[in-house]
Amino acid sequence: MIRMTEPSKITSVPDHQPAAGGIAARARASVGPKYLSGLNPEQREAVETLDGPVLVLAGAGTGKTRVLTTRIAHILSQGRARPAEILSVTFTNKAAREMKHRLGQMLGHAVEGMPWLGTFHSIGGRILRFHAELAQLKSNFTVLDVDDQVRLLKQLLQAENIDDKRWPARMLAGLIDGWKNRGLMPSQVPSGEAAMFANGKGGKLYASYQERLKILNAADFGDLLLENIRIFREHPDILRQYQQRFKFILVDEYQDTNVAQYLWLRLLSQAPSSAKAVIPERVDDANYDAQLRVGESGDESSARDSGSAPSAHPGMTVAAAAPTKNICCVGDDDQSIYGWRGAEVDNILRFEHDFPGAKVIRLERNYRSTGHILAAASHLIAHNEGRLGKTLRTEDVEGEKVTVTGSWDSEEEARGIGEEIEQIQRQGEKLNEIAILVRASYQMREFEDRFVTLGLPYRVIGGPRFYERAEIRDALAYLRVINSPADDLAFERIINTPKRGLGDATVQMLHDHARKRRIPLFEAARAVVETDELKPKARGSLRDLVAQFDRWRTQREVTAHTDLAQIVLDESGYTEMWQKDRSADAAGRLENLKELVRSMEEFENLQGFLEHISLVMDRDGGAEEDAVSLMTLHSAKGLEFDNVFLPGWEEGLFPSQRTLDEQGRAGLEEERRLGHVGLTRARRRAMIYFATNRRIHGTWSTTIPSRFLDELPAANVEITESKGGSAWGGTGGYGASRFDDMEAFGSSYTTPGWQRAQANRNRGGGRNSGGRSGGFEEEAATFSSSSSSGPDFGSFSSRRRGPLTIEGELVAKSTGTTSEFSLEDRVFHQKFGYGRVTKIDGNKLTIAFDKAGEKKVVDSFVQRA
DNA sequence: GCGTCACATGTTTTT
DNA sequence: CATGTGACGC
Repeated sequence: MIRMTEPSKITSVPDHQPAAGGIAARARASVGPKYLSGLNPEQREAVETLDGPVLVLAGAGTGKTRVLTTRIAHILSQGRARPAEILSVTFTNKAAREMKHRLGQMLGHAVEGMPWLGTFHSIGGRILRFHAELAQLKSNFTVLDVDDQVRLLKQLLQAENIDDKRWPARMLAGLIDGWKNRGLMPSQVPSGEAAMFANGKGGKLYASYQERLKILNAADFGDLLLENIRIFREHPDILRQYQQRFKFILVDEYQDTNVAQYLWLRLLSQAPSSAKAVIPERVDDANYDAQLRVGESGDESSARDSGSAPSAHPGMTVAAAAPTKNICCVGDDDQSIYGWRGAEVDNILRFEHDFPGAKVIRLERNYRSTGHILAAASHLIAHNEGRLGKTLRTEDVEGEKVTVTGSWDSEEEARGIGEEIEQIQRQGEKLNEIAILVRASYQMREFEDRFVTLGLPYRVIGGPRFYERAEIRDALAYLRVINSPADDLAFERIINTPKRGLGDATVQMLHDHARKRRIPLFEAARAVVETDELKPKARGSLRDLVAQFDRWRTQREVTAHTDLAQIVLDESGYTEMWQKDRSADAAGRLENLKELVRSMEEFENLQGFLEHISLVMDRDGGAEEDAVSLMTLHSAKGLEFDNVFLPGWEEGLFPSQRTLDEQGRAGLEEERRLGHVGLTRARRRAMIYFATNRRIHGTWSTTIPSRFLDELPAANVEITESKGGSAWGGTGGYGASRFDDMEAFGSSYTTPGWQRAQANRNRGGGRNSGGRSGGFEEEAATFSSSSSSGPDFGSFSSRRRGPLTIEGELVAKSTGTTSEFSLEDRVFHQKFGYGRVTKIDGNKLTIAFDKAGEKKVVDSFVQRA
């Protein structure tokens, strides 16, 4: 039982905050439980408005998480619901953890019982495990990762005799993912779309993929929600059970929800009493316009909401008497940056329409940034059309203006930022309070190189998630095969890792066998080694493997799961494989494997570990060494720093040409939101950079300043000279175009001007048509992606990792002493691998790396090899 | 089955 | 430029 015993105490609200809602509100605001003190009136209203739908539009830095957690505390302390009756969803594990943590602090003890606080996927997965049989699964189903998905799809493509060169499995995976994001089961995919892939086979492939998943007792990420929706629709009694259970629903980052998540929420948020449950049945095409046909089967009675829908949603119908429960969504339409991943900004724009009678509360009081920064961010975002509209305010000082610095090329940009950082550091500030936010991860390289040379500690945030790493997936695959011998995908993954002489031919053979006898791959292997169908070498090696797994399974009964994992990794030769590997990141991989084994301790047994790991595993914070943070704008969402560097504000890069080409105006707006997110990360200083020349794929091209620069308010921005030395005239004069005078940069190009942005408002308008000089035309060509021939699946083409950005937790303590290294020493560097010392200058070494070439490095970055 | 070479292919990435 | 993928030859 959670009860706030703290006697209400009078707490004064900071007096600059006008009490919204008059005297009554003020009276309420000044008394109340302790946890309410310190909230501003809007926050307080968001916390205390418990009944009915509430949308909290929480701008950047306005205390969103605080509102969410306080609201939960309030619900509990008011006795309105028990912990298990509150459904609280976030997008990331990190956010969920953060909420749990803050809630614990607020309530003064750990929150043992908030079983329904988690990510959409973990909660969806949990529900699905309860009712697995209704989705033709067993409750111990495995959750597939992307690799597994692709491998499976490849097999299906092969079976269908489809050229997987022309129609890559990854593309299909992307399509299916997209459909699932939109809540579409195979039968609901608009025929046009289904036909686009592989000459009409797309829909069929999706269907057979789903079938295969059931046979494999597996679900992909999308299924975790989609199958929930299906179950809820087909079994109203079950839905009702959950509706009854969840007295309150809270949603974080609502602007990032996709259609499936939206449907899931809608279903759960209806009051259980409503006899005629409103069941959204299907969402079809119309990319941005989710259509909900409601009513019981066949009942077309669509009580069209007569209200004025914010955005036209043809066919969007909501049953008149669809009482909605206490759902509170928190989000910020101006921070919606995952549209390309299926997020529907419309969900938040449409909230009042979807949840009639909704109360909308705006949090516009920013507690993070200074005046100039906030003004710059606000003006920038004001250029967007599709927004609900908020104006961030601050009580803080004006602070320093946002700076815009031009440099000759990206190298100079990195140099300039490096110097600036050292300057900041000399002023006694922590490197932890400095971040560099880039649009694309390839931009990081230049900074890494520079920082390594300077001996400036940095860390890369983001990058491959822990459980996405090959070594982790391999290790998990071993454990999966032990846990469920029928996990063909896992078995296939590790059958020849490390190399055992079991290649494609063997695997193909096993597949044939398995299919013929309708047995799992592993069992097929067991059977095949008894025959002489394989060559002796392969046969022996496969026999050993089967025997090993049998042994491990026996050991499992008597061994702690962590020990078992260690044994498996050692005996399989997997650890050894990496030990023998001389590449730069092998050591890190071994470290990750250790970390994996360690993390297993938190789970009761192997089964439990495997069920949760794919949903819960993510990078843990790591050491809190004082270091500069380097990350993409996307991964910066939710973070804040005193000093924020924003390099690369150039047309083509930011806004990204590709987004513009593919998403048109919507894409441009999303890019702008990205800029807004970037600026609002800064507490005290925001520094924007652009370079005139940038190396794109090995080749240099000239670039022009981003149109977003022209959209910044002159009054809050200061143009500075690059530390690198370049300067150009007209610094102070803001004209129609402040970046006109680019001659000093050697560019013949004259400024874009944001009129061009307007001129290109239409779809596909990314193409900059207004090139006024030859120079520009050229780069436009360079930037525009070599658009794939064939149908435009571009937005689904995800894959590939960023450039190698090993998380570089680099410790540099430049000692004044002479180096402990001598010429010709063989050394190892975390990032560059092995190399040989060719020159020594104090503690600065020049090293010829085997792979990375010659680099200057501070000696503390390397160790003797 | 495995290693090597030539080639194409380059955003963003919560689960 | 640099990394990952596919085709070939051993």
